Amino acid sequence: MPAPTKASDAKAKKGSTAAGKRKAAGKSKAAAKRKAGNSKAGRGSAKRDRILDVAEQLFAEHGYDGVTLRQIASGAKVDVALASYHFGKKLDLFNAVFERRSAYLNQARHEALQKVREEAGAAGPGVEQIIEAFLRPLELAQETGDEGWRHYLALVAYINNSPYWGRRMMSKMFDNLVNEFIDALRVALPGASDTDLYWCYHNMSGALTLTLADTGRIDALSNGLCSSSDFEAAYDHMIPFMAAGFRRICGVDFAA
Amino acid sequence: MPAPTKASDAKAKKGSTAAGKRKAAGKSKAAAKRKAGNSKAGRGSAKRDRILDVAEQLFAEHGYDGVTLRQIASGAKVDVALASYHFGKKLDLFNAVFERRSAYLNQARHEALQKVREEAGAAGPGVEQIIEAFLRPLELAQETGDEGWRHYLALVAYINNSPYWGRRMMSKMFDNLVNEFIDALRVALPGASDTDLYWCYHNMSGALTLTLADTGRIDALSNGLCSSSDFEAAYDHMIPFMAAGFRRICGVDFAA
DNA sequence: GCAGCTTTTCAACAGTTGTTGAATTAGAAG
DNA sequence: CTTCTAATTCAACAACTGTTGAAAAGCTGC
Repeated sequence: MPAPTKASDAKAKKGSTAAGKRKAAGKSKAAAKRKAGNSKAGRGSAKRDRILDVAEQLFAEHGYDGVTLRQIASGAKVDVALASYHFGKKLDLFNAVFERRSAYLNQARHEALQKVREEAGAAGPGVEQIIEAFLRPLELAQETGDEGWRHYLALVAYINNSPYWGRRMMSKMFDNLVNEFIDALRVALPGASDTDLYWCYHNMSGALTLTLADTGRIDALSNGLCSSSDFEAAYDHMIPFMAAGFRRICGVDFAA
Repeated sequence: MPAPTKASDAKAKKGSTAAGKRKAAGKSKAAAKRKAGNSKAGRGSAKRDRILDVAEQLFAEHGYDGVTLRQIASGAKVDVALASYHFGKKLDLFNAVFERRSAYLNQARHEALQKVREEAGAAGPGVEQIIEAFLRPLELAQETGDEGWRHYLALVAYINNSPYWGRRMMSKMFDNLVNEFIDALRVALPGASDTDLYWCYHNMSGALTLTLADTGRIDALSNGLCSSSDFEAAYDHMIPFMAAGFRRICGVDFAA
């Protein structure tokens, strides 16, 4: 795990805000909050979460610069200053949104890969199984019924496709997991060159990114035949599609 | 061809700006400029073009809201007011940047498709040939040596992946061309359902979008083994990859 | 060199932005 | 009830935003 972000460290003038205090005292507030329960003390934390929820949705739709703190506060029915109090700078809020769900998501995908690894014998899982483990956990938006997941994944798509944000935020957050999957694919596709493997992953990542962005373009293009928010249909088509692509590029078909 | 954008039609208060005049008088300025040559009168048009060039690059990297008119003017070594004079509102400048190269690009890709259609017999071109015609013209950035093309394509990627802009700008600009290619693919893949065809196109479009975005992510992920700005390598891998995916989803392999 | 344009700059505007210090509220602990 | 602390709001700031009207500069045709 990488160290927490150093953004705006040297500032923290007087440590009067919660964000400032957190840098110094770890998770003092959050811990106290969890202990306090939820009867009426919990509403404070509820406002904090509402800020994250609204920021998540707005950042995903309009990008970092397309959203103002006042829009977020307004959506969360909260004063503007509260966002600064809880998270510090706008950039820190952005990072907080991005990091909030990343650990859970990474673990879900990691476990999915572990599962197909265990189910497969010594030969290891096939290409389809690996790709399925890579994609299916992303349906947790539909499974959990939490709309926030849909917004979060759209935010990841925004970041991954952005030259500016992609470079700074994707690697430290997802490289470990991605390399796990590429390692598995290297085993499933013996003889494949790393160059070919990475280009194939690039293709899959791009298709996935556009899916997660949920732009509604395929809806318009297909006259409503397809729906960009139907992740299940998307993955149903993506898994065999990508598997065939990997096999075509990365060598001969062993073990159908 | 769709009608020109109606954005900010009803405004145009007094028509004192060039942008206002253009709405009324068509391309009065531009036409006069082309006639005037380039010795010294051409420098006026040169500033206009520089604004478009810088806007193109900055919009592609930071998005619409991530760029200010002053940044654009500064990059073009021009006063802020000049952008408004030439293009009107910021949104009109954004549209002008997006539309500047679209006709040329669409025709290049259309002709590439026509060419493989003529070269193929009555059976029509194969999947690989169609996809190649779809992708290769996008290398014109390298061919022409005009860096602007690279920025423009990154801008298209930004727009295509954006829930907000994608819906408004992609369809009217690219649907005609895309449907041409899908029609060709429908012939090359007899028996394929439209649903499958559109999902396959969605996959290809996503991979292409991430390629055009040129985020440098694959460079970091592969430790420099692959370069995201190497479009030729990207298409070399994409064409067979996508062709295999289309065939896997859209039915049996006829005519290898 | 002067009149008539187009192009370009200057200067300023009203509105919005992120941020912060002080004041207010609420809940817990004593 | 009092005290303490965390959560929340209020009010205000300086900086920046897109936009525009007026002035200046450039160029063309006379």
